[in-house]
Amino acid sequence: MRGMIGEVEEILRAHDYKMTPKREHVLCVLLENKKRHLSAEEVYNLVKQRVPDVGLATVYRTLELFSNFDIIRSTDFGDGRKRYEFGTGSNDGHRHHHLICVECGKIIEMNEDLLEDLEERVTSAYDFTISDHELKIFGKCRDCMGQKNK
Amino acid sequence: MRGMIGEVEEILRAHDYKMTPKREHVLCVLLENKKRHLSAEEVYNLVKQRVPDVGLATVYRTLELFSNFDIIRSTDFGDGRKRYEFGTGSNDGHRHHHLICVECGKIIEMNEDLLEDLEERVTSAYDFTISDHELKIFGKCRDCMGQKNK
DNA sequence: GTTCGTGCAAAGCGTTTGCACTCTG
DNA sequence: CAGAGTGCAAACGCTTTGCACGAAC
Repeated sequence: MRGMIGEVEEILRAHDYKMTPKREHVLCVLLENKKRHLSAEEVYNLVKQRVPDVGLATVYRTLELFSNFDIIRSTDFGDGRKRYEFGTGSNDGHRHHHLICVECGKIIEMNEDLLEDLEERVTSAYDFTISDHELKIFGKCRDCMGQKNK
Repeated sequence: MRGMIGEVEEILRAHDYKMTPKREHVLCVLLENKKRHLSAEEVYNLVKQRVPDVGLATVYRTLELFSNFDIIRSTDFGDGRKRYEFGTGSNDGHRHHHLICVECGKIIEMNEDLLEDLEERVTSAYDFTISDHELKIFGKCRDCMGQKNK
């Protein structure tokens, strides 16, 4: 994980940005919460626990910065706010989908390359050069289905 | 298309809502622009051309109303505002996906049931009961690719 | 000593809501 | 005249921005 920070530092430096302590904290919070899909405010609160004098604007600016370099990716799961997570690398980062439970809001991650043949079809049928795709599946998770049946 | 209005009127009436003239105009605008994906404000402007005394709030309320009954569906294509289009019926309305050109913003519609076997896999692998899904594919359309190559 | 990063507060923007008016039945 | 529908303007929630201060090279 130290390595990850160095890696990001490289990317930033390559674009004339610095890895400041606050940016590092934002990164750490994201790294330590890989499983969750934090909103900007949630990131802010977690960073604030370690660095009380951080500002919300800085968090937004940092998230924006990381987004621009595909270090993280933002998605709106339907609650009107952006949520951030690591892009799992800029090459294969786009094959990454979510199951969203409409009952409890849980988000289950799903890595699935089944869309590859769909991609091929689309490319030829529509003359469309795909750079990324995003699949959200809505429904009910096991737990919430269980409750329904009791 | 007259039939469509009657149909919607039925749905509304069944839930104790009325098909007022303004709601009808909103519906008409949506019907006449099926191919486009209008934002609330765009709908508002188009309705205003016919009924100058309409309010933006009414448009929002109407769109919300139609959404609730799955008459229309809203999607965010990444520009931070909701865009509305007809759900093609409440049964099969969810098999409806989009190609979004990141260059010119064009949205190409794509009806594709290739995700069905993916659905089956997900259902069994994750114990997840799917009610809907949404697939957005980002890339460059033919026109924009052409420009790039010239 | 520039330049970049930052905190704070204000502004922005799409959307929602409170309230009073209006229209319909 | 009761109740739903509506216009207007204010409020809202998330995000962005302007500005002045502060840190780093």
